[in-house]
Amino acid sequence: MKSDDMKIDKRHLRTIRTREKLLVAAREVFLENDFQTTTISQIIKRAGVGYGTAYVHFEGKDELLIVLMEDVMDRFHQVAEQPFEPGTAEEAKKQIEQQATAFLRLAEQEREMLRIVEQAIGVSYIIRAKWKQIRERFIERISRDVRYAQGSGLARSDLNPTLVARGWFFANEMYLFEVIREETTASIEEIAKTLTAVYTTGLYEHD
Amino acid sequence: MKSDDMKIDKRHLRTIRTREKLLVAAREVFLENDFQTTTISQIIKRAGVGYGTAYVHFEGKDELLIVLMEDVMDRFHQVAEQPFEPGTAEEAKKQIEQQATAFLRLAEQEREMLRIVEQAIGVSYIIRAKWKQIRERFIERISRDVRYAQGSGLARSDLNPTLVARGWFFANEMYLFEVIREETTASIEEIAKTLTAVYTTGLYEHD
DNA sequence: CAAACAAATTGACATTGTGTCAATATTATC
DNA sequence: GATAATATTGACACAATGTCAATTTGTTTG
Repeated sequence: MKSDDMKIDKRHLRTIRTREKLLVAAREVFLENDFQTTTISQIIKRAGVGYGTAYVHFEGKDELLIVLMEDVMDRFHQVAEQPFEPGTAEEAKKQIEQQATAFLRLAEQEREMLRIVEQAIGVSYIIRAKWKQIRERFIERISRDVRYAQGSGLARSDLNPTLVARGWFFANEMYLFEVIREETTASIEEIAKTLTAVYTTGLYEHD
Repeated sequence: MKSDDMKIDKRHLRTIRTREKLLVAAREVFLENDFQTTTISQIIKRAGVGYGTAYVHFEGKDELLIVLMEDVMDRFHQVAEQPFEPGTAEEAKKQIEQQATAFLRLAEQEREMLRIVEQAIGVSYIIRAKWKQIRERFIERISRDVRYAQGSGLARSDLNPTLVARGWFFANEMYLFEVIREETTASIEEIAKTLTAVYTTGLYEHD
């Protein structure tokens, strides 16, 4: 029994090690360069394995990155699933701003990996699809929140919740990429505050 | 004099013709396929010219598309430059909704070309930069409008106009791409109406 | 108008990267 | 220790790019 497992493990171990070596190398090479300019040759060289080996373990560059993305994805999903049950409009506003901040902060923390992901989104169909998953999960979640706020009389009911949710998420997403590219001058707090203010109470004065 | 010009023209004419043949062919091939899968070989074959010729006239696929983009770009710039001088918040709202509608309608009209452009944005640095130009022009324009509305007391003054403008444009831009991909279920009118409503007066009730 | 010149066109070539697969090396089983 | 199963490998075929010396086409000049 024990020796049986050991033997199976020994063989699997090599596989796992090789896979791991490839992932470590891939992360390094991706981060040192771009997604586009990174080649399989660079990765296998760094990993110290043969060329064909990469294709035994992964379908190509794309899949390598997808596996590397997984941790980051999980963290995004966590942010998406934060509870939202405000009693008043003020509370809602506060919670929304907090979530926007958390979203942008995550971008800041995972900047390096997300820089690569953004590049890959442009090039790789499969990674674009993966990102879309995250997006749709957020949007679905936000739609629920909008419906909740409408149901409890906090939010106006004349607007399609899904359309509202998409618009709100899109603004946040684009700022996310600006944060990743370090293109933004304002602080995350100010961005979140501004977006939330417009989203919840609008830009124009009302009496 | 006349014959002089004629002779110069005759030589130039060949160049112009070749260039034109390449552009026509490129448009066709791009539209029949994707940006990524389109190759120079396909284009020159369609244009009926030699391989090297393409590189004499254009630096590569990217530049070919940039030239093809120009018309569409111009139309976007036109939309961006529509006047905005509302007297009341109601008027402002109306004008903003109109511009959002015009923006999305343009996407619908130029869908085919913009589909290629979107793909190219992901792959090509230079085309990404070109798109960024359009974006910044819009954002700058919107920032001015926000400042105007703030100055005339129509809009709240406690928010950074540029941050607001970016957020607003981002939401519109993402919907633009959804329209291009024909991924949206709602009509352009409803999208514009919803985005504008949230942007101008906010999602939450106020007394 | 024909020789010399200038400009535009061409396709073969070197280069770079991908993905596949038959051969080889390693590990497990009998 | 022989055999079978599995993992690894790098050489190869293929696809696309961008370059450049040679060729073709058009212009000028004596």
